[in-house]
Amino acid sequence: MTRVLVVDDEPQIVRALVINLKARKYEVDAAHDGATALQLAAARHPDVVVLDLGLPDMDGVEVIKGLRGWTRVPILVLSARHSSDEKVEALDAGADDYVTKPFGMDELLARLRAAVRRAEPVGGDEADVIVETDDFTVDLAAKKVNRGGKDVRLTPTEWHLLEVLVRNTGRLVGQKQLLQEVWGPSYGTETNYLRVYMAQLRRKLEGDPSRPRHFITEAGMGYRFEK
Amino acid sequence: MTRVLVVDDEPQIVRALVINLKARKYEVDAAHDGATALQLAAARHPDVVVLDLGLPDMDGVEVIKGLRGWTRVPILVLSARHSSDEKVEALDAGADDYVTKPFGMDELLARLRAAVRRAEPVGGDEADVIVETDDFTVDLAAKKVNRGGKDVRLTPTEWHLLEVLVRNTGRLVGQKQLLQEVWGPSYGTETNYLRVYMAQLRRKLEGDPSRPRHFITEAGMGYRFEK
DNA sequence: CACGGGCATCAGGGTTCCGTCAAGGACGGC
DNA sequence: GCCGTCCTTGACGGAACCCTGATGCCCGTG
Repeated sequence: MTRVLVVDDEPQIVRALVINLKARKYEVDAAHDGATALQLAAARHPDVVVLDLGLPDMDGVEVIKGLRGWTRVPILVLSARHSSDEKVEALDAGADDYVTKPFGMDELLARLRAAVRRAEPVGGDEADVIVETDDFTVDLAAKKVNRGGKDVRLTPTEWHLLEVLVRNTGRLVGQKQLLQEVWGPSYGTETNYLRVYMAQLRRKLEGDPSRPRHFITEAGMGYRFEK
Repeated sequence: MTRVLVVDDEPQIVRALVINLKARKYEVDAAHDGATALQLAAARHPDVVVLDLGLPDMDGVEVIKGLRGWTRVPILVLSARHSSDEKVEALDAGADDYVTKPFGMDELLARLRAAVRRAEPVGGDEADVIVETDDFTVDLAAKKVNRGGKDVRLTPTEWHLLEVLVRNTGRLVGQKQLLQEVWGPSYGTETNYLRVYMAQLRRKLEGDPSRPRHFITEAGMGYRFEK
């Protein structure tokens, strides 16, 4: 299911968007200011962001830059300003599209679909989404892990961490990068989180958790996932 | 250089676009009908297409579908029609953006930059830089060293030192430079560090550590890495 | 031939980093 | 409002890592 983050300080607009999006089977989060938006984006990793530029706490362009610091999620800007400069500034800051209020719901939804569509991974390669090891199988598309014929139950954070590691199979992922991708851009030094959750993953997935074969520690640098 | 394909049947619009784009160092091709557009797209592989929907020979949406059959090149639609249905149809056919005439050149160029930007390959660090020698292989992206089919474990300092040397393959790297890049700018005279860690690297990577072939000492000056 | 500078090697000790456990708190479902 | 799940945080023992000093070798110089 596609996850949308709606950011607007006008309740009636948020309501209209939420209703329309939910009716079309989108999963919707909403924020009414920039700080909440950045926080929610980090926590929920939406597939697309609909962002009103006129927010009470900060400039909308700052929100765009804050997002672009760590993610390429499509950003669809909503604004009452028609001025060309505003549009150029927002687009160059990293927005993907710019719609002026008042807008037609049909058009907005079509632009949303376009933004989501082109963010989809390139090939229709189903094969690449499944990663197998001797001990377990990870299905990135279905968000499932299977071990010995049974599905393994992972918490959201555990899954997220696993996902980042698996998407970088064989490559070393630095602890700072892991923290930022899983916990959000404001993290980077809380390495104890990594220790705790890496232990959980090993306990659930490794054949012998005390002698990990797949989740490998590189002391002082980060972790590495090996098939 | 970014290559743009402009498709429009109105000469003055094409001219305005071509002038503005060339002034900004884009490489520009132009077509005045759909058939030519499809042909040029196939022959020239543009990085982005600016497409007017009102063409003399075929429906603009057909051009979009024709392109989408084989390429994900960003398509920026230009149209005099303001109707919502038109926009939705074009976007759902595979267009990336929809601008209504008359349009501001600044805005169009900003949308063009946005379309090109998000089509860029993910992460500039994907370039798997691999350096091979007779004895071992270094993968700078994955931070991995392989020797005789087995991965070699390096400590952070060892890896850092190796990285600096490998990035300067064949060149002499001064001791001061090595110390500053690996240990920080306040170091420069602690050459004993270098001796210790160079010995570690040789022991782990050289075929005959006592007679190094790849990590070569230049007495009094520094070290050099040779393939 | 004696000497000294620069380098290689080795092993010890202090420090940082990691794995593990357990407790407390936030959140949502029933 | 209770209960279970999940996330956060702190503490501690042990392992990995980094620095340091000592020793011996090579080589050019006096």
